[in-house]
Amino acid sequence: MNEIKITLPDGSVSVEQAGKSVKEIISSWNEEAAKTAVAARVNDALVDLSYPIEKDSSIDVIDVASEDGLSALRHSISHVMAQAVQDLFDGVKVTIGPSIEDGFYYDFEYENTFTPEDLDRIEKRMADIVAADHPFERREVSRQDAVKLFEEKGETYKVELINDLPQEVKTVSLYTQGDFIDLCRGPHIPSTGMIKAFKLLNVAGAYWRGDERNKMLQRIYGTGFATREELADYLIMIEEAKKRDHRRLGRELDLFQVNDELGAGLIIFHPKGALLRTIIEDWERKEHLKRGYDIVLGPQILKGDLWKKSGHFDHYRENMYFTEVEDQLYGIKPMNCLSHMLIYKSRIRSYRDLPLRYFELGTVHRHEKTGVLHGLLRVRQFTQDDAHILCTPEQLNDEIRAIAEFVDDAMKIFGFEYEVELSTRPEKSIGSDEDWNLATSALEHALKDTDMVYEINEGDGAFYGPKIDFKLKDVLKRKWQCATIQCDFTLPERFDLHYVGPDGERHRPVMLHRVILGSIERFIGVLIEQYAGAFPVWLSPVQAVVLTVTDNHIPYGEEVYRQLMDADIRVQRDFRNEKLGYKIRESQIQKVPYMLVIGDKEVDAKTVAPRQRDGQNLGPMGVEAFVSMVRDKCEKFE
RNA sequence: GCCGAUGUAGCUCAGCCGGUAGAGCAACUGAUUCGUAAUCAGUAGGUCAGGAGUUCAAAUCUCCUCAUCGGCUCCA
Repeated sequence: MNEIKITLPDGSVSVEQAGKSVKEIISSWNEEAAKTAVAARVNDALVDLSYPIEKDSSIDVIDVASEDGLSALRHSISHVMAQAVQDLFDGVKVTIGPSIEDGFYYDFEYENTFTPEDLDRIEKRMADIVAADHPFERREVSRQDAVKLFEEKGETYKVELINDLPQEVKTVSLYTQGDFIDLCRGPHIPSTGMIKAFKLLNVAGAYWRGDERNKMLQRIYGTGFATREELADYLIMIEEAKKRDHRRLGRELDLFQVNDELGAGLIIFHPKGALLRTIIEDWERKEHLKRGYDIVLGPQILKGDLWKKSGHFDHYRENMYFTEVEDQLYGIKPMNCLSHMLIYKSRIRSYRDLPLRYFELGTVHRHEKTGVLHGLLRVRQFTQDDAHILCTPEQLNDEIRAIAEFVDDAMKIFGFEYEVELSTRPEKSIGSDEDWNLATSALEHALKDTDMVYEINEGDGAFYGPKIDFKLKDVLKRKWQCATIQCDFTLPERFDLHYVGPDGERHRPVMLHRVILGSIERFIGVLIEQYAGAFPVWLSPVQAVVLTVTDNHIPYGEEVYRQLMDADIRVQRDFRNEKLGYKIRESQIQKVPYMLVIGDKEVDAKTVAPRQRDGQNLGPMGVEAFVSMVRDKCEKFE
């Protein structure tokens, strides 16, 4: 027998006999670590614990609590689920079943549909499989043998997967637990008995390989954790997240509605929602003027020919609404850029005029497929905080960096974390390769210059240019695109824009499309969830409520209310003949930051007694003191 | 758009195998005048999403449409 050197996780080196399994080696090194190990990393490759080591190697333990460990566990649970489904239902074909961020899924082809009751049955069968403690056994076979095996089983999707592997792949790995065999890269946990906590969550449709031209499969989502406690916590977290759902809070806080009668994907803002939106828009206007933007306004419908000129008619038509005015085709704008182009073109521009930054809170309409509509987050009419910057190629980098800083400032003020993606040329696009390369590298350089961490999103750019996307996460961890910066060489070309350079010659400006918050509707949706409806004082549509203890206190309550109104505090009054506790409860549920209780003490001392939304009492203070406290918070965006 | 589920009072939900609707909260009215998360009593409120069909009879069964929810695809 050969002896080999194994570098253990703590850096020590152990001499072992070749052919020992990872599990044996870990066990002899640290019994405790072996208990919660689900897989291992040998020379940076993920392997099963049963993996035999034949040569000098270094080993890392993948604990079930680690990210890789948890995903191996969840992936193993998905195999168990597939086994249970095949046991229970005839004619099911398995496809793929990976672990995902919060759990796992498995896609099946099955002539009938899975019901919630079926999920219960599947869970029970899974529990049996777990109890049987089947080991996950790996074996390598030639791809020909694998194809033969899955053909015999009628697993046509697996056959397709193997056939689509690159030519150089000669063997594939199979995992077996009990009588269930699956094509799988692994690694898996040692045996089904290690599964302690799992739950199936829901059934959904999903296209085979994510392509809408393919067959619709049935996807069962589930989750799993190392312990029952963690699973219970997760399920509680899901319930809590539902309470923050902006659609629910939008109704409870009386911010907005969507109405069947009026139309899908169209938002009606109620007084408080409209006020919140106005506060945000006022902030936007101020902030843009401060940063050298000009506020402009364009019309809602523009002639069809203009959309043809811009390329929207050819590349964006299916998302647009059209109307006819006296036999002329008009397009309802899905973007704001065209008016801005025409403003630029309204006179001759010198290089001294650039950059020009046109800002518009522009309301656009886009035809979205019915299935994608979602509260405020995905709608058919929305208002963008849109701007188009026209500049020289030399100014591009500075402009992009300034926008990135603008986004960062805004996100800090509103309290969001975000991720950055650079999206490159899509299949359906216009413009030359040269321009695309120029534009893409301009964006990339600016990102590098600002030290932003970003990912590349291949083929996800707009049809006219590449873009930088900033994505916010909502409470359910769904990512929503808000800010975006798009670099465009094409539209200035199509509209034949130019400026006179220092050389007296005509040159072509470059255009940046950009939004900071993106869609105001979507941003408000994410904002509601972020704060669970308890907006910071500066954003709260109602900042304070004046509450009287009895009717005797109404005259002074009225006086306080008046003073606060005059001081531009967003205040309401509740002078109803109800007990104080009742009125406090209502304002509390409405998440009003301050409740000003007016009783005998306040009337006598000419004070107010603010109670904060968190239950804390600030004690008596003069109205002026309260006003300056609120103003101070607003100035600091608190 | 696709797959599945759902649609009953303002909200949350009950209503079995078909016999023309019910609760709690909210609302309204009255009484109560009260100090930091729910005072008591009474009243009113529904073409059961819309349309068609089956039936003596439909919230309930069938079909179509619309909308919502969970996903997929797409996207600010």
